Amino acid sequence: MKSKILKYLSKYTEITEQLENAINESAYFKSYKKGDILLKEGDFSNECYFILEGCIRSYFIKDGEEKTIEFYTEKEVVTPSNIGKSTPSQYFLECLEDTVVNVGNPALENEMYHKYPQLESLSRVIAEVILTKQQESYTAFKSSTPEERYLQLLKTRPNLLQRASQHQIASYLGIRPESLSRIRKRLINK
Amino acid sequence: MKSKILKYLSKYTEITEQLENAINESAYFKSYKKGDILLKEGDFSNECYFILEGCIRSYFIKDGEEKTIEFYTEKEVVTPSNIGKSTPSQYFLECLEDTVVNVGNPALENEMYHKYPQLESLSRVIAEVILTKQQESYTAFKSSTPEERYLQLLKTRPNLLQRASQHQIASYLGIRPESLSRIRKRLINK
DNA sequence: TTAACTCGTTGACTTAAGTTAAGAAGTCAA
DNA sequence: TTGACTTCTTAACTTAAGTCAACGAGTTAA
Repeated sequence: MKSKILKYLSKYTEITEQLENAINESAYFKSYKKGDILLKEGDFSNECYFILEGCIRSYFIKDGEEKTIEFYTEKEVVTPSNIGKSTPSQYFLECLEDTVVNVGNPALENEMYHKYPQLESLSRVIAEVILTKQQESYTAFKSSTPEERYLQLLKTRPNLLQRASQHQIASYLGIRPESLSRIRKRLINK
Repeated sequence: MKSKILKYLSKYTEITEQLENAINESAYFKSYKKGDILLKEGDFSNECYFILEGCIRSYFIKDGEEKTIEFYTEKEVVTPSNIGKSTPSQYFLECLEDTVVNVGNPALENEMYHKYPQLESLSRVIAEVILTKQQESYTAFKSSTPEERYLQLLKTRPNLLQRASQHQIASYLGIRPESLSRIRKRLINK
């Protein structure tokens, strides 16, 4: 399992033996069952997660409805936005499937950053890469119709449609479940 | 002018005297006129900008139309997503007003990071903060109607409406200029 | 001084998403 | 096994955004 993280990190930089040992030593895993809630609205958070297996969904509640923010799957990092802060979470994290994660926490990370400056450099690079991807995805969303967004999702993350329910996908696409159902019907008849 | 950058950075960490000197020494400014293009689609980029005065708009062209990605104003950082890479830019950067910026480049930054690891740590923190803000803004966009988005913009960045034209604002909100005009009319009559 | 543009607005019409309600199929637990 | 849920679909209707076209006001350039 450990090797998955190293493989992920090695996409961005060369991993020295020393760093590899450090990461392996500090590795800490957790397993969750489908439906488990990792974080609730109002909770404080002191953990982030690297997903080894499974799927996590972030969502919040508006007008009594769950609005899906993001789906995270294997080899993705979930960082609660209030991690290490004294502010309550605005959203929930839920496992859509049985999920195995590597758990990190700010104290350990800061210690590691101090010991291995290379690791902090890596974190900066990864944060910047994720930021760029996020910007691109936001931009594409803005300039697309709901139908185009759905087609884009089909193309880029087809397995999400097996892993999440349609009303979760719909709110992720910024539309109502009925509209998604109609879009699917429309596309079949094309 | 230099003090603006230091003030910006000091929101995130304590600036040592040594670091202050380094930043002041490496500071490099440029001035642009309204309408100047800093980056074109297809260009390579080797510069990022901290805005001291003025306003920069990023946009791309889709179906022959300019789609505004983002507006950047005083005390914000503009980092072309292809900076330091050998990939061409997907978008344009244009000054909406006469603009004064502090210019950075990857080579200098890496040198600075090497000399002052504290600075790289700072960059990581800032990248993470911007990432969180971006996520929040993306999420709010998804779960809002065009009218709600416009009202939100009015509330959070009212001066943008003076600085950018309505069709630029419209594409930033993901709608057509005619729709923005109607939304404004609707709101006046409320 | 025109002529050509851009910008914002408006109107008429089309299209599709939102809303409300209902029903069929599947799941789960008492 | 039954009853309570959830999920997805469908239908009828409402609402608002997209499209296309036109117009006035302001700007720019020949």
